[in-house]
Amino acid sequence: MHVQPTFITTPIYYVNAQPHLGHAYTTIAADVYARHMRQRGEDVFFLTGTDEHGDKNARVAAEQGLTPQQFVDGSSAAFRRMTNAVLATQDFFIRTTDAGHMAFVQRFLQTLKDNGHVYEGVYEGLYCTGCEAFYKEEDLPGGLCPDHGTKPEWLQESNWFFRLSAFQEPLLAHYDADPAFVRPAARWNEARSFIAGGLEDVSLSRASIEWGVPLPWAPDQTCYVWFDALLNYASALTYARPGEDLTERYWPPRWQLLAKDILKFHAVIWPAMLLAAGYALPQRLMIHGYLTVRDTKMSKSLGNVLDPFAVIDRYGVDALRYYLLRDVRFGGDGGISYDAVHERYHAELANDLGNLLNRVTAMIGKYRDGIVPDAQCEPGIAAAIALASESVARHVHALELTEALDAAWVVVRDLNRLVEDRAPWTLAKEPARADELDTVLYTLADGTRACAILLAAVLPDSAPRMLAALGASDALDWGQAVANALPAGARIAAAGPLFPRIEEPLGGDAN
RNA sequence: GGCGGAGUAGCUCAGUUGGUUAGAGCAGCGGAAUCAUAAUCCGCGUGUCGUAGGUUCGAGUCCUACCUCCGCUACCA
Repeated sequence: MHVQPTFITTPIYYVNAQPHLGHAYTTIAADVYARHMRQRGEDVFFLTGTDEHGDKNARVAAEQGLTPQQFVDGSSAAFRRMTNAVLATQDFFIRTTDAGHMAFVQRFLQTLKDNGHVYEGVYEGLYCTGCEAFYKEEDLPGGLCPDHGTKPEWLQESNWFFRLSAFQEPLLAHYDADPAFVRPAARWNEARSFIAGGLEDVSLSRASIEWGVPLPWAPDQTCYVWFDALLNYASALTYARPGEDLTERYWPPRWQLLAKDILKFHAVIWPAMLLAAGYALPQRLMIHGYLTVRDTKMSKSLGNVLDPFAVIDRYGVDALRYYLLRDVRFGGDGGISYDAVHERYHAELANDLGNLLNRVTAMIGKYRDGIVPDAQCEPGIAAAIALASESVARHVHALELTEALDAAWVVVRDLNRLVEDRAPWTLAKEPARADELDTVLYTLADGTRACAILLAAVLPDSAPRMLAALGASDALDWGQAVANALPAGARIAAAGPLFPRIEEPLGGDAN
């Protein structure tokens, strides 16, 4: 098989806030893609991490009596714990305070300048000394700073600017040449019309902020945090493996995942930066929607967070991963709730899938002493597996993760239906039909095994347990996503419910 | 204001390039079965497809206007 390099990224998370479900959501989606592609034998590099510069962090650190570095060390660790908790398999966890990243940012900025895309200019606006930040007039109710209640002053600051305007035409050309550059199509539209509406140059430095990467030619200024942050996608490859530059191997990213609130930075400024420095553009940007609770955007300040750690504690990590991808069509907005987690967990994971494994292993235990009989998978189920394998692969490749789950679930339903249609308990009473029973039992065991392969990227905790219960190989490669891969004579080793029923739902007020 | 989305069964949503009786899951009602985590399987939906027009042999699917909700409208990230 031809091994393809596959580079996939999540945004790096701004450490000013605590990790919440929104962060976990993007990370899980990217991880499903990465795991799936590894199953397919591709050479995957999955990148996530934290964005740590900027004035906000410096101020919060000061409030807590910490140095900025101490503060971001602690916050970044919290994000790394979240990443681990959802079983993400990133190949590198980048921090923008890494020396390797900061050195790359400086080199990159110097390249932009050498290429003639950077000039010195004046940024002016309303400036609040308390916030140490510029504001737009419409963001100041009553003309006063919302945080400090003071009147901002009109300030001018000398800054270095990135000639974004020069890339309007090249960006439009790229968009028109590749209508799939940004997915879903509605976001492509949104980004393209923004570009077509005219691009202004943007300042890429700050004179008043110290917590950042100094400009190489003007160390009194620091790199604007968004430039700093976006560059992580490229910088990581240069130093993730000491002594090795992975850029040649993995650049450009096949998929970059992000939520729609940061579309403009990724779909306009980021590609312009890459063009300016002579980099190939990412192949695809996937813009997913918001998870909403009672029609309100998920956000901690609104106090309506659905706590990913609580879901993991109560239902298990696979339940969280499954739920998020199943209940909200990936790419769109969708409502979530603890009640819905509870329902999906029981109706689909426990009743459909967990119970399937349980009844299949129980019957093989009862009718064949726990030994998988020597038989062939029934053609109908074999065909369903083949169809699902193709369909799941196609959908995951396009990051249509909800559709991929649907495609895999068809087999789960088919197998439950097969149990009813063939009624093994009846066959078991008729010794003359032993061959028939062998075929049914083998089909059920083999089909359930195939489901584990199909779902392994979403259910990394449960899939290996399914395989173990069926006495199957623990290999997860996509070549196993076919019928008749379970060896006859395999010994069943059932071990309790895969997804035990949960009496008490989470929530209360959050529902 | 401008640009862009969305409005489809009680709920959550699918509905490619316009074409047979508009679909799925959940919930609800009825039934079957008993291997299983009381799980499973089968059957049951006349919905003014936001409103009013228009184009067409034919529109949820294209056009116009309007109503409602939402996002973006650039340097906190």
